[in-house]
Amino acid sequence: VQSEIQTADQPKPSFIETARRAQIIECAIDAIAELGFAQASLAQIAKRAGVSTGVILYYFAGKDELIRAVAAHVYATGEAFIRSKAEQQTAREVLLHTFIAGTVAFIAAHPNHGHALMNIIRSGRMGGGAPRIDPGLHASREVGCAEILTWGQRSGEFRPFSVPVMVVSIIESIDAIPPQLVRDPNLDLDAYARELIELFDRATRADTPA
Amino acid sequence: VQSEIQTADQPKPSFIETARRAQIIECAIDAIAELGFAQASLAQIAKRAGVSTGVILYYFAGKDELIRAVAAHVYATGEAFIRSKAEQQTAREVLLHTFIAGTVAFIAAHPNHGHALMNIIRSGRMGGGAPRIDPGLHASREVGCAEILTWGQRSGEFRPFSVPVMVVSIIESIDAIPPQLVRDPNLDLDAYARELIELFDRATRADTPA
Amino acid sequence: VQSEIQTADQPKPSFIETARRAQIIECAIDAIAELGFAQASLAQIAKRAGVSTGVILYYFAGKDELIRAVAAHVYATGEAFIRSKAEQQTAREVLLHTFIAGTVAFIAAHPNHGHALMNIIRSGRMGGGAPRIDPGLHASREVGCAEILTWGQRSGEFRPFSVPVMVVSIIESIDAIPPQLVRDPNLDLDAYARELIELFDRATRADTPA
Amino acid sequence: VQSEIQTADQPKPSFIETARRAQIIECAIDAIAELGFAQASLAQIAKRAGVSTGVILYYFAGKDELIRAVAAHVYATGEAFIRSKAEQQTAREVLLHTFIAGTVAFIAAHPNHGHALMNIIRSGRMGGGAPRIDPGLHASREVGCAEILTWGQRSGEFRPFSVPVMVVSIIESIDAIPPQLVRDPNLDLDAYARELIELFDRATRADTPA
DNA sequence: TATGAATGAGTATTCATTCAT
DNA sequence: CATGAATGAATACTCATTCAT
Repeated sequence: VQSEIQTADQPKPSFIETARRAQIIECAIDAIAELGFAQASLAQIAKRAGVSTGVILYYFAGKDELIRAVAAHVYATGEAFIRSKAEQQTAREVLLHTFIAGTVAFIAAHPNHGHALMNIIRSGRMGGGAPRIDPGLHASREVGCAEILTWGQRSGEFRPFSVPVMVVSIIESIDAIPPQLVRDPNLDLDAYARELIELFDRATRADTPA
Repeated sequence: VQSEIQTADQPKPSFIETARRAQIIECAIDAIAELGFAQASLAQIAKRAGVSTGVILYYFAGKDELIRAVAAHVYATGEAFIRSKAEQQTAREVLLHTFIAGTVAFIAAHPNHGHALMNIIRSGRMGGGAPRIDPGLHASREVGCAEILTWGQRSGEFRPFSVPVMVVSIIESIDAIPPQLVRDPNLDLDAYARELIELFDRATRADTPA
Repeated sequence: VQSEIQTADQPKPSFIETARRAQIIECAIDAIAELGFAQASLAQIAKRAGVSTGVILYYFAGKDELIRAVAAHVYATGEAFIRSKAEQQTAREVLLHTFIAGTVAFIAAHPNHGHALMNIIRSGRMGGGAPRIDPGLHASREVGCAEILTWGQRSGEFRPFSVPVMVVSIIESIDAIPPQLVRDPNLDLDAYARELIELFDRATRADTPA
Repeated sequence: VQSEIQTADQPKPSFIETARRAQIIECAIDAIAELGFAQASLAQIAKRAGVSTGVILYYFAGKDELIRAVAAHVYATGEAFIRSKAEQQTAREVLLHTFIAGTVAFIAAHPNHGHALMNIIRSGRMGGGAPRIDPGLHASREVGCAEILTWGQRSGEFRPFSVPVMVVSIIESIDAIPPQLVRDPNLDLDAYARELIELFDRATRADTPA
């Protein structure tokens, strides 16, 4: 189907191009996760990929585009991962459980992805003050979480609370995991997820009438 | 007390040295908060202080030490700020309220301090992989929070939960505020604090028997 | 005639080779005229030709040879253009008029050719200090102009003057047109040519005896 | 007098700063004259000055500013040189003679200055299309020449002609000298100046009535 | 023939740091 | 104490060129 909407301006990427871009993105993720965003220079990324820095700039218009591609890739794989787990759920409470458990499971499955993304997001804005990645990516995650909360409040399962504050607390509590995982690779993420689910279940649920 | 542990190698700092170090630290905080950690070069910090970069390196062994001093200063002033509010409290529940409200109040009173510290912490590790600031600083804050939670669990006011997980969630939920405050300076921090208190009150308190 | 001096090492160029070289040269002219010599990279030229940069280096030994070919092409077409106008003229004075008017007419007919050539010539020497184009090309143009002047001096139509100085002044005065044409595409080139003819007519003609 | 208008924002440049800037400008002139504008990298200029490239960027905000400073310096010294010769002249015809002779004399006195400036001017526009040097510099020279011609036309000494065309022809005829001087350092510039004066004297002067 | 992939030398620029004064 | 001068390593990026396919 994708080939049907090809245009002359954007020819179908070759196999090798797709593979190289994927390889470079993976190496960038590793470099950022291990060295931190500031130290992850093109030279470092190229070294991990076993190529010259020119290759990176051959496949990406610049470092900015590479970083955006990395973020988009992590968000896309993460969203697909979580969505595949969430599809069969309906109850609001269970939806929130699935959101938390799914995100933590994604971090467990791809620890560098989560850590790299956190490094990118938390490294601040670019020189001009522009965000380093498409704000829509992050927003879509927050919106997904916010919708769950709003639905729950409407249905009466959740108590009244400020949705934006709760969204930030949930996401930040989850996003704090990757750095901890670096310090202690044996961290029990299943237990961590259960703790967070219990925490935010109690924080959100409506008071049961006597 | 500090002078009591002076040695011949570390003579008592002169008044001017103390003043200069404080001035430079304040300017570094402003620079980091306004420009972001990556853009806060020594030249920028020096410009704000109205001195040459050499002065900074005269009073600090290097940029790393300056950053560590900045972090230590923010932690110290923050701890003093919060501790002064917490001293008269005794009830565990109220202690947690005070911890949250006090930290938020500190952010409100010194927005640049909080923002700069977050920028430093979230900018990742140094070249060699070493943490950019003394881990003990962050630890002492976590320990303070952990003690509150542990006491509450012992007294039965708090339900059983993983203290480390709860500590991280509380602290991260608070530390998410400074970046939001930059985006929206009119953010209602009192309301934000109340939301967090309610959130973590419900998340931590023991189930009341029927 | 060119095929008569073919050797085994330089087989007769195929039709496609001739066409490709011509196409690439035209695209190079456009790129140089529009972007300036410094910005006219092989990639830019290739993009305009709709081919890969490898094609250019398949037909030209390197960028230097391409540039030389561009200059040779512009000189050749320009000389043919002017010569076709000058053939029927005989009077020395009229010959000079034709040289000026013809060159300006060539610029008007092929503005990119003139502008590109000026960009090449005026971009200075190559890395080693060698001229970027065959000095003979420029020389042949100067010789053509010089012959006109010398003939006129011999016949007494022209006053005595330094032929090299006059040649340079005439040619530079004409070659100043393409950059002006870029700034103001509506420049009246007929009027410009008339001004130059009047200028150099007065500058060259012999004093009429009382 | 200059110190009287000093402000706090632009402190008086130190002796060493003035000297270094002058030295770097001279080395840049030499590099551009000898290597051509495109090959005159900061590294080349720094090598000639016997310093690291960092020094150049310590005294100039960037390469662009250095180039502008070079152009401004050449224009300023050239204008002062010519103006000092022209001050006592009054007759329009003699003024034009002085303009030509003075400019040629400046080229003779500082061959690299003229050649470097020509290289800069003729190297085209910058990446974005912006002119590489302040257009006002070049304009002021053209305006000076144009005023001479206009005055002469008003007084009747000069015939009617297009002043802009004549200005360009005069200036281009003079500016063609530096490249010739590189090829033949023994070029007789006095004779060259006399030829140009005679040329443009005849080209501009009014017809004498019978 | 022609392409796309890859390289390596070269570009300007930033910045922490050193040091003589 | 403090400055301004200078350095050198690192940064992202450009581009002509080579080569296997």
